[in-house]
Amino acid sequence: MTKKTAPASKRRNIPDPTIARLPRYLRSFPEFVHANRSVISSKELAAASGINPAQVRKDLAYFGQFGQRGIGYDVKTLDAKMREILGLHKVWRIALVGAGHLGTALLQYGGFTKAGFRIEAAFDVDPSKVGWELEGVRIWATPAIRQVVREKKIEIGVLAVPASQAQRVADDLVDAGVRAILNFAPCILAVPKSVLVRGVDLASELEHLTYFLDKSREK
Amino acid sequence: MTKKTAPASKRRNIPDPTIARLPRYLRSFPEFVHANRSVISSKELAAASGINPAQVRKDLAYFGQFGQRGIGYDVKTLDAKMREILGLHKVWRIALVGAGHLGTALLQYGGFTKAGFRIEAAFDVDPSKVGWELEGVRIWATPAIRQVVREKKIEIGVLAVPASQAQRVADDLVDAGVRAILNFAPCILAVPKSVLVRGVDLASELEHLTYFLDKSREK
DNA sequence: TTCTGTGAATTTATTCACAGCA
DNA sequence: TGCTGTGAATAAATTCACAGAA
Repeated sequence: MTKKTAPASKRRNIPDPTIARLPRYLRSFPEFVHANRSVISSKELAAASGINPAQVRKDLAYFGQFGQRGIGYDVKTLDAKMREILGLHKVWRIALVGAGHLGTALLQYGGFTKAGFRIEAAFDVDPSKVGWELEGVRIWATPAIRQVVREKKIEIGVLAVPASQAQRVADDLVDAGVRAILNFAPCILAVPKSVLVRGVDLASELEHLTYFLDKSREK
Repeated sequence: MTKKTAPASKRRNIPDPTIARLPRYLRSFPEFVHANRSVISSKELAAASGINPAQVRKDLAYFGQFGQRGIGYDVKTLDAKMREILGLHKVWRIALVGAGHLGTALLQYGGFTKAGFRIEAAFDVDPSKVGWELEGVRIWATPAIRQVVREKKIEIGVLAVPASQAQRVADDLVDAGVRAILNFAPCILAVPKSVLVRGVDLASELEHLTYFLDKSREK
């Protein structure tokens, strides 16, 4: 039953696109479970996630030999392995800064709790929100970031504030010991190299679409 | 003053990563304008957007010769060119499906109107929301999608609904003639090849971060 | 000189194609 | 036979390095 895991020497330098695809695989498993498919082929997994089958096999093989030749991959095993690889075997403590509509949407978003994330505290500048709870999460005043993040040993900060405030908040989060930031503000954050940042820019995504829409009109 | 634009023959097959970087460049221009810098070098633009200078030059050169050797790039010209390339010279008509917190956040998000997007209609299943306006946008019942999208000649659909409803809504949008969809639901949509889809999955972004956080702990 | 634009070199990612195992 | 795992081939993206214009 126990499957080989790739040795540490081999596990290095996994391509970033591979990492980015793992969540996609993860998201397609429930569909197979629901259809009572306990074993699936790379072809099926590929079809379900819109990726080339060879790519799927290569991606998975970076982390070990999870499949059985001639048979396929055990969905449950694969699901567990993917979660482990993505670091989802532990619960990550998150601070949400900005309890506006976007922040509230993130608090409500079931995907987080399910996937092993716990929003430990929320912060907002609006005094009328401070002290209240939203989805069971206490809202603090923004200046409390340093203290609360430190006390609760929060590891990841999620920024749902206007761009004008983003850098200042990021500085506080970094100062309080956060190791990664997910930034929804449309700006580039300056942080120490040891802190990871991923930006999600909603307008950029639309602009990417309009590039192709406009281009296809030309033809 | 008029600069050469790359001939159509040369403009083909622009790498996708290049397209994805254009919005980043676009976002850094106001900073230069604010600092009264009318001309900038690829090095400065690179620093401001966290990209290699050679990459910046190559990206820009795909679309024509916008710079002046020995001098740099005129910020205003570059801004106008980037917008044109991304198709932002026209106003794109958008339908927002799902007027919950995420939907409301998108309606409030100033970046859209500023960048040349207009949300023409919003849709929600909640009868208590239907008929009202949110940020000046009328909310319709979900079954009205086909009619309203067609009438208003809406080109892009933004999905801010639960994953369980996403495919059904996408079908309606496609049926009503939408040419692109921005999907915030954590699922993969099946649409005709002629329709563009971009997915923004909030949990995936966090999972990407935790992969690296967990990995760095190992060392 | 400075800084762009761009071929060439390099690095990285994807896809092919098949050996090897169930 | 069917399907994985993987080296080899291919394709794509990035970076180098320098010719050429201001």
